[in-house]
Amino acid sequence: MKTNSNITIKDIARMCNVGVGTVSRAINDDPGINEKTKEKILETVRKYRYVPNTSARNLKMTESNTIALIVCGVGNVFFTSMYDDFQNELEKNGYDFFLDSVDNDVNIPAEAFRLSKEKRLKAIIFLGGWINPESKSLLNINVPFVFCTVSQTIEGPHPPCPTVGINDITEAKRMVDYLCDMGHRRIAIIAGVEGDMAVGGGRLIGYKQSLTEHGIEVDERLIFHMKKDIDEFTAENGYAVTQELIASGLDFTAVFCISDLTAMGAYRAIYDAGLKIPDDISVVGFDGIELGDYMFPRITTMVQPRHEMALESVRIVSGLISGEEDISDAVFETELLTRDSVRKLN
Amino acid sequence: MKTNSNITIKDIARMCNVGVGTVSRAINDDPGINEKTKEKILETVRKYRYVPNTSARNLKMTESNTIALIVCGVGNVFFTSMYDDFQNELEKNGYDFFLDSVDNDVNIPAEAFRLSKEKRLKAIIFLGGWINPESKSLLNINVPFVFCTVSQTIEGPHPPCPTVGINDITEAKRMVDYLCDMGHRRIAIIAGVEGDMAVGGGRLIGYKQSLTEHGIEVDERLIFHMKKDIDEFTAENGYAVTQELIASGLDFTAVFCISDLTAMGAYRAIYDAGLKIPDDISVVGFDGIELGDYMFPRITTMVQPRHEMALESVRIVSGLISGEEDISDAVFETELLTRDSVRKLN
DNA sequence: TTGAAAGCGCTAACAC
DNA sequence: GTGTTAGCGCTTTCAA
Repeated sequence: MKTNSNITIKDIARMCNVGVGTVSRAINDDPGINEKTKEKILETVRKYRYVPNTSARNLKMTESNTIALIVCGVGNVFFTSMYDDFQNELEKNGYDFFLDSVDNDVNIPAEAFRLSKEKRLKAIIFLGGWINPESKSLLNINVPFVFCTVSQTIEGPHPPCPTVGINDITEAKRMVDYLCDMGHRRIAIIAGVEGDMAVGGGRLIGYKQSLTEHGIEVDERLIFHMKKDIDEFTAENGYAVTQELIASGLDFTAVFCISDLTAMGAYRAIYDAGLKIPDDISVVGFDGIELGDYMFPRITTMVQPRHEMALESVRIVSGLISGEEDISDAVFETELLTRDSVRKLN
Repeated sequence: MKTNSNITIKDIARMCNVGVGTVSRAINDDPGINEKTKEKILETVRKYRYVPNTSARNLKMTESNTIALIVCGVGNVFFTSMYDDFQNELEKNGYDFFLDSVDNDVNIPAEAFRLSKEKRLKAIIFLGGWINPESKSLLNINVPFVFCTVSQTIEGPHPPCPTVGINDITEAKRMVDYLCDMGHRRIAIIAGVEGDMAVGGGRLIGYKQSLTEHGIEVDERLIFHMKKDIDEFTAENGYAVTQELIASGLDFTAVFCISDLTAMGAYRAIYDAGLKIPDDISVVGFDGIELGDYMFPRITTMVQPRHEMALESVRIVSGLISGEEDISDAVFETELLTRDSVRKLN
């Protein structure tokens, strides 16, 4: 039997012979209320399955205790493992958690602004996507926020908020340093899409820097970009590009894939060509996702401290909320995880 | 320069010397409004970065055009690839799309009810999680809804809505049939957690049915359950359980993993034990995620037609919205994808 | 401890 | 075409 679904606080009040204010107090655990009255009201609430209207509540309330995680690319495996971290840490700090997924093509700052008003947010954590640090909408958001692993334009302007992430240039350089140390000199790279000035661009720079420092001339022909018509950073893209790399007939002994998923695609392409990893070609990835441990051979990679990055993001917004000034960016280091996909030359 | 972020429709009206109604018409593309006035208003709106308050709007509006996708387990790789399908198809049909992530432990029907009121939803599509089909809250939701790939209790009561999915029993049986056809008789299974009456339970039943039909006695010792202290259906869980399977010293030639991710974990355990796939042990997965194609050897699996399932879900809610009656469940068949992880015996 | 009433920002019905 | 106004359902003073 279908009960009427449009019960309001008024209905409950009428049924209990009390005022709406009393009902409000009851459902919100307000201290100044008679236990008896409260119990009676809550019983009616349960009986009629009354659920307060969030819009009305948000509209009226001057503030909430909610911190939103606005993520661009919800499906990204790199992010998914962080959701729990954010949620747990936020709730441990007494905040409510709200996950909001934005599309790549929407105006992220505008959406953030809208959401901050709608939900009376206490703060915002941005995860993923590219946000123009000079966006005027960003200035409009009047709650504290932080960028977590949000790629920024290389050496571009700083956003009006703290950031949490890694130095893509430095860390990519360390990865390539390792390859060089292992004796490789003909190192190809599967970089981001052409013109990428964010994550992909930074890692490409690091790649070049490392080679140069090791006295290896950068061979532009060994630089391959992901295809624009396939989702970036996917195994599928890595597969397609690596096939081209192999078909090029160029001489190389190692491939630096700028993400682990890309490396997984590279694995398949190399295997399909009848070659062996790491015997014929060494492959490294980046990010340190769990799945890399289940590949054959295990992918050598740079592990981003995702857990710590999530925690630090929460710490920063908490500080921001309590008025702390001078909060600086948190730049994390990645950890070189040498597994089995690199062969030592000579 | 920070503009005041609390501009309301009133402020815009005052600045433009018009009534709030006119502003409302302008920002909502109402037909009956002078183009000049509209332009002037929209300019002011842009200038002051005014964004309508969604709560107020939702509170007032009698209906929206939004269909929500309520997903339990946002990070589940099986679901992530469906988001785009839902979004595209929904928008193609003129609906607005809203993705809502719910935690495993929340009361999904109650959250759905709340959301339906808050956003004045047109309909709801549930994806993932376990929903008690007899939940009273479900009856409370007064907008059409559909269960997509939501596991239900085996042979339990039917939910008060159409469902879209596969028959776990039948399809799992087909998978095991294939193993039997390939000459395997000692087949182990990595099933869901103990007592799973949903997806895992159904697939386990299919496994037993197949064996029985092939005149193979079910050896309970070969039935392994995923560990409760590790996330279900993950590679990590598959790894741990398969290690136990191998350590058991039992004789078996094939393993049926009830998900591809589980199979990836099994791969690693088998490899670690110095065994080869499929030479020593054959492994099959289930679901048909892309990543299975990047493993060595490629995982033989049953592919769920996720794309079609998403489309059908949208078709069903559309029908429900336009008052169609007699909409029956959509039961899809999976496709056996024979890749390279099974060896033919004899 | 409680009820009455104001009003959050917006849309829609009604008047002009 | 446009302004005015009545609520949408709720929280929160302010009195009682």
